[in-house]
Amino acid sequence: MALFLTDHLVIDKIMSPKTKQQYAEIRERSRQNIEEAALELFATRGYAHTTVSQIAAAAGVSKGLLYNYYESKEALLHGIIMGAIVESELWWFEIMQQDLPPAQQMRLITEKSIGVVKDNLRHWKLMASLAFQPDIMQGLEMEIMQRKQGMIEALQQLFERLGVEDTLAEVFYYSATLDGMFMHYMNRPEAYPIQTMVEYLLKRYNA
Amino acid sequence: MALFLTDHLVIDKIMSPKTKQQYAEIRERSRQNIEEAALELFATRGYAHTTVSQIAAAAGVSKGLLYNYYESKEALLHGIIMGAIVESELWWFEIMQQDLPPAQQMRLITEKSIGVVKDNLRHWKLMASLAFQPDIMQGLEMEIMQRKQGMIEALQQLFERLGVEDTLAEVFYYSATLDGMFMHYMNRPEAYPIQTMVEYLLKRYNA
Amino acid sequence: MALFLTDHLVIDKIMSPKTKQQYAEIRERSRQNIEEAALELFATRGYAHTTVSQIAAAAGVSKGLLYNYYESKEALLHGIIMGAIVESELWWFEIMQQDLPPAQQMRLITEKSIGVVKDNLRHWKLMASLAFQPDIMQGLEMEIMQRKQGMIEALQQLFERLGVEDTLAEVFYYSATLDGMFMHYMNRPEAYPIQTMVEYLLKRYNA
Amino acid sequence: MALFLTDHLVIDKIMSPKTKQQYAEIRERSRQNIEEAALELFATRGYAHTTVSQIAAAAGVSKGLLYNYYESKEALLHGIIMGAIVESELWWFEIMQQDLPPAQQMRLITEKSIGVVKDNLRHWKLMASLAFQPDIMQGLEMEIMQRKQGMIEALQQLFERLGVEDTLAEVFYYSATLDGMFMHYMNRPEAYPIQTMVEYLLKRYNA
DNA sequence: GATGAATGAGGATTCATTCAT
DNA sequence: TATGAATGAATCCTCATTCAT
Repeated sequence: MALFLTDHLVIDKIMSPKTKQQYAEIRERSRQNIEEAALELFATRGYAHTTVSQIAAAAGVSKGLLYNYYESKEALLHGIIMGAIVESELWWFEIMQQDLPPAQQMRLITEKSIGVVKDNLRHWKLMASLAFQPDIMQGLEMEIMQRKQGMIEALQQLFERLGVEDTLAEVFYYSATLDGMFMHYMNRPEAYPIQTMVEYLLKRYNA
Repeated sequence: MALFLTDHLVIDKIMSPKTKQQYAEIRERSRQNIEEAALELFATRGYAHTTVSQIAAAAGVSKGLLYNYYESKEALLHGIIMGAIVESELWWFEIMQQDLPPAQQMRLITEKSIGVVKDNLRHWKLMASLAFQPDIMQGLEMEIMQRKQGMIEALQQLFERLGVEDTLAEVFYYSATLDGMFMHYMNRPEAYPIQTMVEYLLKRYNA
Repeated sequence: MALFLTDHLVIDKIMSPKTKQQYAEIRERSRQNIEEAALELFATRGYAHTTVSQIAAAAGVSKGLLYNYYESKEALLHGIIMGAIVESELWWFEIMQQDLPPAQQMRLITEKSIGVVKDNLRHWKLMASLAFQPDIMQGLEMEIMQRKQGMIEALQQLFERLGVEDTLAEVFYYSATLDGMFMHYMNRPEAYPIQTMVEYLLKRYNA
Repeated sequence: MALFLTDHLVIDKIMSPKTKQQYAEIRERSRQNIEEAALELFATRGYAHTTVSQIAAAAGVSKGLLYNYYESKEALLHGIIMGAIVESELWWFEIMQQDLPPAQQMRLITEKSIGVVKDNLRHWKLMASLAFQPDIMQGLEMEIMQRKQGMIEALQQLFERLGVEDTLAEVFYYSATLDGMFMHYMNRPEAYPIQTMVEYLLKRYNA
């Protein structure tokens, strides 16, 4: 009888059973691993050319586990994309909500944008490639558009403070130019004078 | 004398069912069909999601014939891409080589660019999506870069005539802005005020 | 103490559906199935005329599984060939390393060779057919030649003990004759007097 | 009217119409071309890996013409094989029917065999590879066996004259040994001491 | 006799996903 | 939670053969 009393201890020792929180941490870490591995692979080989097996191997988990966390390869991609967007919004709105002179804010938000792209080049290359693949973006468009709307409005307010007349048109111009620069920079990061280009853009706003 | 007019018929009948030229024409027509069908499908469904069977069916030919003309699905894509690039260069350089006041030339080349994108929206959406898929562009990068070089130099000369100081930087700025506008326009053609945007850009050059 | 005997069960249940060893066994069994089915089919229909689907069906597995184990149809063939060679070497060298009078050893190794061919006729027919298909043997030639070298040397030692002068030439003669007999025997097993033929050959060595 | 009278002359000039004999010569030459090209390709790449297109290209004719001459790829192969066999029989029986001392005849026929294999190595490699591919040889086996029968009988008579007791067994032994030597020689022509080997064999008959 | 465009059935291979344990 | 063997539909590609001219 006595032996059975210690069962749970033995199991403890073997399984090292986790508290709820520990499990949550494990989950979180596994998801991180998987998303990072997937991002790396998607960015370098392309989404279509990356297999789930490769992702699982790179993340150090089994294929089965991957499907515990994500419904499908596409769901994993969507997770990565939305994660990137949410993360971007965090710092973006944080800057936009600071109480600063408009020109300074303009410079700040623009330079921060560049810094982020520079620091996560593969990341953003992937985002760019996906933006033009409608088959893949299906189902995300609505949410992305809504989130963009918030950024547009915030930018409009900034342009208003800068004395711009047609603030919406200016948002269009500003973001087209910035995105165009990013595109070119991402294509040849070692050769593109992104810093100079940004100065060209900021001069428009005396920032 | 008149007899000789029918020589080729006689030869046809005896030597060969069709002359070389006839064969060449047949080939050319088939290639046209295939490339057009493929372009349409690639642009709407994406390259990865388009099957060779679909292309063949859409072109009204057999799968086998497609492989008579193109080594692989990827070779077909490359054919389409290079075809589009070559075609673009035709009108682009044609305008650039005209003898016009620089501001007018600036406006002409810019508006023509927009017109072309507008008129071949699917086409250019595809090109944009591919530009960011390194796995697909492999093998074309060299040739594309070389062709770009020619355009850069021509643009530099135009900016020189416009009195711009750093002509290379201006080429970078101009093309980033234009490409950014195209990107946004292609994403939401019905909503993007491409015409206004271009005026914003041209104002920079008093064009 | 006794509790620890069940440790692996606990671990099984929690950590993993099957132990590494169980997986290894499953893999081994599947590979066996596949190789046997493939050998049978290759031998009867020929390599080129056997489809991967047929092999999978005959082995009772899916096509996909086959490609989990072998990179390609050709890799499967190579696996079978090398397996056969390795297996042959086992008994061959086992006999050659016995401490026996040379004439008796000669008889033993020769008769065993015949026995093996007789017992695995299809097997060896396939090997014979492949030996002359350079396109198929590519990549195996080096390894096979190296293995042959070991057999040649062992045979030379045996001929030395038999008092043969030019041992290398004798190896060539002996193996040519034996192989020739096998060829003919395999072509018409029911009609070829393989036993008599071997006696003819052995008489040469008074074995 | 008069014009039509010269039609045939014009046509003459253009078509250079051929006499029956000329046509036959053209046919013969084309067939030669095709068979030679096919033999070369079959021998180096293997039958299965050689395409009809490759053969046609190598022979300098169109695929269509090839099918004018041969019903199928397999029929072409059969044509080559039977051609080789018939040609072999020519010289073989020619020697065997000479009125010579048996030992000399033995040497003659054996050395000629070697010479032929040496001079048409690719040719005979192909024959060897095919001999073990039952799927390919189907339909030829009967004819080949019949022809072999004639050779066996001729050899038996020679062995009889040489004083051999069991002439049939000797035929088996002789041909197995010779074929085995050929096999090995064909595998490594540069390394195999075929001449020495033949002397070993001929010594058996004091030839 | 001669051509080569066109066909399409057939085959190798890939890979997202499932599931028993 | 975790594993990886197993599946099979999907897809690219090949190539012997036909046929209109």
